[in-house]
Amino acid sequence: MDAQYRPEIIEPEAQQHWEDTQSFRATEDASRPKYYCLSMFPYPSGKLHMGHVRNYTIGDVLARYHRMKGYNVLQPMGWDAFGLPAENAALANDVAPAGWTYANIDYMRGQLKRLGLAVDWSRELATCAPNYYRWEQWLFTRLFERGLIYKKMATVNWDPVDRTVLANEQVIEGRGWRSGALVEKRDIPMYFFRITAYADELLSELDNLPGWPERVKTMQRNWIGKSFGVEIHFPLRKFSGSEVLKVFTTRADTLFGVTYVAVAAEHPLATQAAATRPELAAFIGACKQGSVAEADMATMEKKGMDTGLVVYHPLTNEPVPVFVANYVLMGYGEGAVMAVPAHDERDFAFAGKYGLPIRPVVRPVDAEPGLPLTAAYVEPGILFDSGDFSGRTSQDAIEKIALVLQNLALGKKRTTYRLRDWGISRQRYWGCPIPIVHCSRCGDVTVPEDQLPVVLPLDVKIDIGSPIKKMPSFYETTCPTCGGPAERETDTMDTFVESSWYYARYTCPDNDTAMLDERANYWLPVDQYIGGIEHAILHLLYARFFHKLMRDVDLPSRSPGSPKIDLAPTGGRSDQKSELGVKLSTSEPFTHLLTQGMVIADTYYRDLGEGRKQWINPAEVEEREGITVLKADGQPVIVGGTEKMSKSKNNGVDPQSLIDQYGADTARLFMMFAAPPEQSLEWSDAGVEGANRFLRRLWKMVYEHVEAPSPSPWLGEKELPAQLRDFRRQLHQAIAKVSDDIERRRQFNTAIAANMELMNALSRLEGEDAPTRALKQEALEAIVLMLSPIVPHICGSLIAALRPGANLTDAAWPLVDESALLRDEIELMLQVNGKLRGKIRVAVEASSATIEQAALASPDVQKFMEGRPVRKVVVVPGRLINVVV
RNA sequence: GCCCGGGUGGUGAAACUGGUAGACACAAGGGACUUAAAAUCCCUCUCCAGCAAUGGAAUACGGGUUCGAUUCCCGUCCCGGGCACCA
Repeated sequence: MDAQYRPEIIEPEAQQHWEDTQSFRATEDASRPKYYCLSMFPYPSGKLHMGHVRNYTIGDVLARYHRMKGYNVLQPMGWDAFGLPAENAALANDVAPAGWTYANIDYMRGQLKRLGLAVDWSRELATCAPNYYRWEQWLFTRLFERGLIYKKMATVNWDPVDRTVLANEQVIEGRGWRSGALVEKRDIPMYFFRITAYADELLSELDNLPGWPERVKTMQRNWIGKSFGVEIHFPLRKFSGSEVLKVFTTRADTLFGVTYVAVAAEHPLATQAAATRPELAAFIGACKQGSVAEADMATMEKKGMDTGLVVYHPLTNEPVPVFVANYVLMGYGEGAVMAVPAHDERDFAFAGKYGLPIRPVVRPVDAEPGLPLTAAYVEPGILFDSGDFSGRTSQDAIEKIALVLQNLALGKKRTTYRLRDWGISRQRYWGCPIPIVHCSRCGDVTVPEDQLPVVLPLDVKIDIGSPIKKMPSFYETTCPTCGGPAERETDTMDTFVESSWYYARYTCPDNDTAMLDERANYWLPVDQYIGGIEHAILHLLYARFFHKLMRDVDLPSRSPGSPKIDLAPTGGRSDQKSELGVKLSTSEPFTHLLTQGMVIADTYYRDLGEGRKQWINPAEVEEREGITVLKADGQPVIVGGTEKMSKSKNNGVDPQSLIDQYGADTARLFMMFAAPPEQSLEWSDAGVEGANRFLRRLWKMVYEHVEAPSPSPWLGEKELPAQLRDFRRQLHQAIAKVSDDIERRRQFNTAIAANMELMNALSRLEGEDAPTRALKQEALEAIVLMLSPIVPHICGSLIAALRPGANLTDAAWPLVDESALLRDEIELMLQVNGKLRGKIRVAVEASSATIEQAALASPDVQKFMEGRPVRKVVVVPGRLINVVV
């Protein structure tokens, strides 16, 4: 054994060994429990950043731990390879998106391998490859035919100068990021996944996911936003229900407090009124300025204008003015809301601004309404000034009002969802082409299966706008139905579509005749999914939706003449079924979810004017005399917030130099030790030295142990002396703790700390006699095995030194010896009035009464009782005694 | 603005189910070894008072529940994530 810890030698050797022996190749095996461990695949942005190191180390620790526990482990890796940054890079550097993407994949694959992940690389996939997105297009055609995809108009950000659609991210302070032009809203046709058809199931099945963090389930519940309310119709003419304005409200009890209704700028009533009133038309035009992002809509100044139109209250027939308001969204609900300033904060503010009446109709259950209202009273309560409904509770009134409205045919109870259908059309190039042909005679026709995939042309010149929209060789085609001239759809799909089913494709990435085969139902669901908390809603909801689609929609491939593939491990069964593909047999994709906290770093930028910023990497700045400056020119930079490491803010820290200098094990150890996985982590490389020092110490300890002359082996014939018994108890307590930390608590920092403590105790153990050596051997083996999921390279070398001939890849996790945990005395804390005053040692089996007596007799307690009588004694078994005086 | 988290020494953090606040590290200071340096090893290290024994205070801030609160409840401030076209 080498006396020195040399990661630069042992790490490449270990990685080469894993590759040569295909150590992490996963095959279906019915005889062992399976464990599918998946980390969210990376976008190939160019280089790994610290968030990746954190994510993939967590996944690798769990995968390796379960392998040691005897599971058949699958841990795959791939690339979320379509997306906007490739187009941005193409514009900036004049390279084709495909070339840029594949070059990044090659570089980052090397970096991932250098991290030493126990990944089955034979299953690697990239979503931009036709053999992947082909099946996405294929599923699209099936869903389209079944009505689960449909087309409708939707609002996008439009840059009037660049004449292009902008992502929300590309709109900065209301202006296009490149042109600086004021952004407008524009309606265009788009394809939508009917995710709302699954809203109820997506909501209710959250209750069947005990392995998900509560906060993620809460976020998804709120996002789906199921609410029970009443649809209310306001007649456009007095005493006539033939033409109505529909609104939806969860607060029908406040109906008598309505003092106006507000409609969206695009609402037909607004359009109608604007025809004769130029100032209103101008206002509606102004409403169309700005981005479509909800955060922008919600924070902008609430503005409105009277249309001059009135509708009539469905119960009182009083006229109610109709306003156009910029905060009402056409795409949500009916595009109109009833406004009750007395009982809604937003309406209260709006009414104050435009001098609209405020009419309170609900008071607190146990108080008079504090009139006049100084703020909206938004809680439920008791109705007043509400006709026949006065005196009823809010809950009761909602029911009765709904019933009366229903009898008048002016309303009905309705359940609504905040969740909207998922618009997936993108007016971009670098994405999966939507497999639709537009025919002037047949309408929208899906591309037949034998013509799939619709391949995205790669040899393109990128400037502003999608090149395939200007490429007749791509879009000119014939109609699959009538054979006449037709045009291909040139929009591509949202990249969230690819990431919604990749986890399933990993189970059978080599199948070129079907989207999925039996192997999917062997491996799925994913047992452990690991990824950033930023994906808590969108990605995870879409993936859950897709899993249900793949469960419900028939997936067989009927390509004539497609070659049969043999899935049976024994090679015996190659009937027709194996060629057909399978439906998924489960309803949820991810059994356990670990949401990693973000790795965040400071951001720095320089203002380029018109809202444009040049983001500067933290590595390029330094502090000089208290001012943050760019190293290159010494001029100051602006310090932005601390945000998640991202390409767009250029605040990612490249782990490569860390790995080059200290090795992958140090990087992995340091990352796991810095904070628990779910907590966000502000990046700082202070402490890397300490992690490296620990590994050197571990190496040295094993080296000194195995190189020491060995006395005759101890066979455990005598009882250990007390000191060794104490140490052995500590050892087995540590094994129990580390197992629990990794398996249940998912807290690796404390698992590492427990091993550090154990090593500190071990280094204090003197002597080279047979029992001491045997115990040292036992402890070192346990420590090396317990650390091996975190630092696999060094532990591979160390276990081979400790157990000649042993190999880490088939080593088992150490077992707790329960008999070593027994002890006969414990220490209890003594409190007087809740303050710590001393401690006593008592026998393990001592009764509460004995303990109480011992505590009261203790001088530490006596001193602080100051002669006062005992009011109460609280004995917490195994912990403490609190004397209350 | 709305939804979801978080806030503990100089720093990263620990305290798992309401029961010893600061484990384990980093940094810093002191010492040993060395011709010297690096490496390594040992010691100190929340704040205040005190020579010390010890006492008091302290888990963002203000309140509450409890014998006992970092932990539960209410309010405030600050930081992070998401808000449907970044991924």
